Amino acid sequence: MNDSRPIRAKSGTNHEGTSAHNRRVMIDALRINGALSRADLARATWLTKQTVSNIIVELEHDGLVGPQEAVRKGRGQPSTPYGLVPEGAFAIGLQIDRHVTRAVAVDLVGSVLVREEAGLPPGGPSTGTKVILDLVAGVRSKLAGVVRQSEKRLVGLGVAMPGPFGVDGSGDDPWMMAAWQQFPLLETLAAGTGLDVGLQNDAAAAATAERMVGAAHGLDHAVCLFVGYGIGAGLILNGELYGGANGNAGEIGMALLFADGKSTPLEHRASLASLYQHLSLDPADPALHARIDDLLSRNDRGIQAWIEAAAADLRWSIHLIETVFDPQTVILCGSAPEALVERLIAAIGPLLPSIAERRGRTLPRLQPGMADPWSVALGAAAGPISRAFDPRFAAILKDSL
Amino acid sequence: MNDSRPIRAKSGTNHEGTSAHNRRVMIDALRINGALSRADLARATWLTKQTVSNIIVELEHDGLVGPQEAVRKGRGQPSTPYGLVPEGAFAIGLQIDRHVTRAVAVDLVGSVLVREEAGLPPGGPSTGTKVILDLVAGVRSKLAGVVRQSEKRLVGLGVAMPGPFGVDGSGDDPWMMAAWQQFPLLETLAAGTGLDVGLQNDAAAAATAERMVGAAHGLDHAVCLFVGYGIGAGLILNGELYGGANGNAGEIGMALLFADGKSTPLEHRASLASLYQHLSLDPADPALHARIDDLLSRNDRGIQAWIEAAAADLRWSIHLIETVFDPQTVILCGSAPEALVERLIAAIGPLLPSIAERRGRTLPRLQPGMADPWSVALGAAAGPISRAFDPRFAAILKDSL
DNA sequence: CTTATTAAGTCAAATGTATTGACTTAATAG
DNA sequence: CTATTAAGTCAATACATTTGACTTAATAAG
Repeated sequence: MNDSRPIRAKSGTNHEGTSAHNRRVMIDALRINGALSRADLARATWLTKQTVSNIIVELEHDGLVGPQEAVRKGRGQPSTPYGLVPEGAFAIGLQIDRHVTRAVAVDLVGSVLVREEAGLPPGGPSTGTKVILDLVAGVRSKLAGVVRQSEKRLVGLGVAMPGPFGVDGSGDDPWMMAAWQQFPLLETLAAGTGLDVGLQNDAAAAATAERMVGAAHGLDHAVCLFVGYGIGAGLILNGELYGGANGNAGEIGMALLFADGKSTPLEHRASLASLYQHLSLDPADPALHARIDDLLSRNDRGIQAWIEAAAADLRWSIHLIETVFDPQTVILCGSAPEALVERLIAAIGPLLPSIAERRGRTLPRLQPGMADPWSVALGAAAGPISRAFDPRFAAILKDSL
Repeated sequence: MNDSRPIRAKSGTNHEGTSAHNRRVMIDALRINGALSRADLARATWLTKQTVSNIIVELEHDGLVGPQEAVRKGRGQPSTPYGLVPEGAFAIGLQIDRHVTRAVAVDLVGSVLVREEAGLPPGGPSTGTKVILDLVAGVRSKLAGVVRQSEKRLVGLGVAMPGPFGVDGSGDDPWMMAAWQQFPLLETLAAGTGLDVGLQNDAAAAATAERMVGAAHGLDHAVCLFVGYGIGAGLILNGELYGGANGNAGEIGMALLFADGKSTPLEHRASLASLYQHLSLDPADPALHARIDDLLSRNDRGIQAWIEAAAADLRWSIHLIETVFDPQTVILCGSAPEALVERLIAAIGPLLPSIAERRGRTLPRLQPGMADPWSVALGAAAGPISRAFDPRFAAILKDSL
């Protein structure tokens, strides 16, 4: 008689969900358009003037938005634009990479206020956890020194590290990131910091950053192709980061290419790891970026050869991304020297034909994104901000508390 | 002073949006789990018993759900399960293919009640429009003969045809589907039928069908690889069909493969069109499927060779889909003879390694889906049903009326 | 300079949904 | 036979948006 297979259903919603959504819509509108009057917000969101006024009062009370000077524009009472208050919220972003870990503190509009990095000793979580917790604590206290009350307005800690997560036999990475995969990182960090902790792979983090302050700002369908030690794609679909069933969507580094009868993961051909190997560079060298910049400026043959080979693979990856996702634009970014990304983009063009070729395009098919060692940490921090303030289906539902 | 670049913002929501969502959640829960008591619904949806009762009263009044016999299960008052009423809603689905057009009428639970097909004369829309409108009218009147009041409960007309839509230079298809692309089909059909009309490519339609009554039932992350005259992928992401920025997401037929230094669209190698060409079959032959079944049963060498070549490309496509989307499962379906799909699946296995290999998998990585000439028309009809009754973010918003 | 017009924004009452807590109904366990 | 458990209802309440009238403050027109 115990017929208890669990019942699967989506969550319902109620007034609080409605209100939460409308607040997020306001914040989103101000983020995309800059400061807006309440009348403009009402028109844009389909809500009534009264509702908008009520919500703005609340948001102002919460310190998230503030009025600017009244604007006269033609007849009628001047409007009072409201804009986001950068100090309205903060988040900590943490990047855990192979040899280094970086932490940043960002505010509501995505400005980086504090940044710190530390070398990550080999040995995995056993030795690394303390380094990381100290780094986060350091950034936090520095932030508290820069702005008062920052602790109260801290919405969470976002972590970015190379994926994929939870996959069998991902131990073929010679580096010991595998050890981190086993380790209960989120729980440890949550316990050690008292913050809400979220996890993304680094391509997803890069995409989150591009959406908040970069080339994907205001876009609902964009793919960030991220060239780092590995390679991955961060997916913005329907205005939200898409993670797939297990958070591993976009992990294209493991995609197998077939050429000359052999199969190779994309990662082995188009990633900084492959560049380092190609040029016999030491990934742990602190002057790595300077060294690469030097090679680029000297038009070194070795790096040029790598760029051309990688560009061919990237050209095809972009073609596939366009074909599969039909995005508004593709953004090429990376934790690589900016000059390298520029050279890659130059070498990639012209793009392969695809469904992205359509009349009335306004955005370029391929755009450069951030190429900055700190962009992943920024994206990691953007995660909690986005989760707390961007309109999302899940935020309406009762089971999101 | 005219600073009027348009303001971009997402729509807000209100009580009606809440209510609409909760109704959809109920219907969805009953679709996935079968009949449920109001108490079960309340627990599963996080709503209160009272709210669920109120909504069920409304849905029953609207003829969408109905009570079943009370069930005693242990102590306490017996529960009254409510289930979907199949006759609660209907939709017409229309498939426009190269040589043929098919129309079906389906009910709320996805049962096909009426089906009719007609040959599509060459000449494109100028001659085809009348054939199509007659076919739809025929199905509609047959439906009215089978169930009373069907017209009142008709939620729309869903159209499926080969994509992609609105792309430059899609005229390299020798067949004249291009002419259909230019034609204002939706407007013509809306005017000619008085129904709401929606459009999908045929892979998306197949995915919609699989989600309503097939292998993707109850799944929120699934990809349907659809082998038809062309090849495409229908994407179920976050429980909704994903169309991309322009409705062309998943149009992988145009994906270029590189082998032997040449590039070929996937469609030229793994699609029925390629099979027909390989075997010199006439795509317009009405006995095509029987002929293929015959070749299969005779283990014909030519078809065997095609199967092995196509399977290699499909194996790699599935690998790529798993890598990029991280779905719960991949479904292989098609408007091909069922035996052919079975043989393809057999020839595809074993799958390439990918991030889909993880501990705790419950679903197979690859599953067979519908292989039925009518599945696209069914999916076309499932479109309006899904749009009307499935929980979706857009359905909450004010700008969805 | 005066008046009409336009637009932003507020006020107070009304509306629509979900929630709350007490209550009723109806079964089984002991 | 009684206690217990669970489904479901009733009536009042809470919460967020909406409505329509009103106020404020500017420019345009005569």
